Amino acid sequence: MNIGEVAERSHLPAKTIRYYEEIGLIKPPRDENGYRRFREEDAHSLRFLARARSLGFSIEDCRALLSLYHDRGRASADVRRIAQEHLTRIEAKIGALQSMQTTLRHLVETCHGDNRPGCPILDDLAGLE
Amino acid sequence: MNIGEVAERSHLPAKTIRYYEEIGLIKPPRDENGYRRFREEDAHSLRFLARARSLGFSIEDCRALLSLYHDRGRASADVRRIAQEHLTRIEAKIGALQSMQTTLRHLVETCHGDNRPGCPILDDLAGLE
DNA sequence: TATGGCGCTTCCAGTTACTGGAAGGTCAAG
DNA sequence: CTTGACCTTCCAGTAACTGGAAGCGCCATA
Repeated sequence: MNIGEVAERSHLPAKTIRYYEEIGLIKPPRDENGYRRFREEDAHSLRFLARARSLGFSIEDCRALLSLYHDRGRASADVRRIAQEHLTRIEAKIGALQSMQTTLRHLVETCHGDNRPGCPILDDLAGLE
Repeated sequence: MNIGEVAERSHLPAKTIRYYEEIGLIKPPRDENGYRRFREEDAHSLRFLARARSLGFSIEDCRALLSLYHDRGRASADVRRIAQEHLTRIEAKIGALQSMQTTLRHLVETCHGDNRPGCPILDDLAGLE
């Protein structure tokens, strides 16, 4: 199948698929006219990648996971480690965002938001609490 | 003061401060030897920027906020709008991360993580749930 | 057969917010 | 006078695409 079809099937933009080929995540053969010809195997890898990316794995994580998937004798311990580290990063990020959220919520609530002078948000940013 | 001192005072790396000058967030004058000379005003702006960045505001948001701060007659409504929009983005991001977290936690928990073949994480990514 | 239009190709540039490193000038201390 | 810390500029790289231009390929219709 051509790139348009596999794009639709994997829910990835064609641009992204070309990019994944460029960085070596997939290696579809070419037809005589130069078009990429995607086999079922490629479509499968792309769906795998789309799912892993949607879970926030980095491209390098995806590369490792895909290779572990293609290796038979999949070393489940490696997969688990990658996922666990990723989970830890996600949790840290959530924590950081929640702390921003708390501060911002407070600031937005105390800002009257009209044209009277003085703004608690700017005062906070300026270090004038 | 020189860049080293203002870097220490604002808790921003010197590299970042040069970058902020390059993109026009601050405009410190130069000494005869070409060194940047930071006035109190510049140090203040840098602390403002450091705080706003630590709250996750984008550089362009920071630019707007700084300009609203320097404008007397600070239009508090604009500030509030920027902060509110930012808060909304943060909340969306938290939601997305939490959904990843839930899925990953489940996957990590069900993965035995030894060398037995078969791995629920890879199976999920491959779409074989 | 011409042509229109979509799909495919490559290549280049831009995005965000820095960060690292090289090559070299300045300054104060010993 | 040298050493070392501090400053300068410039170039390149990061992550993961995304947009756009220029130019073929292919199919259908007039």
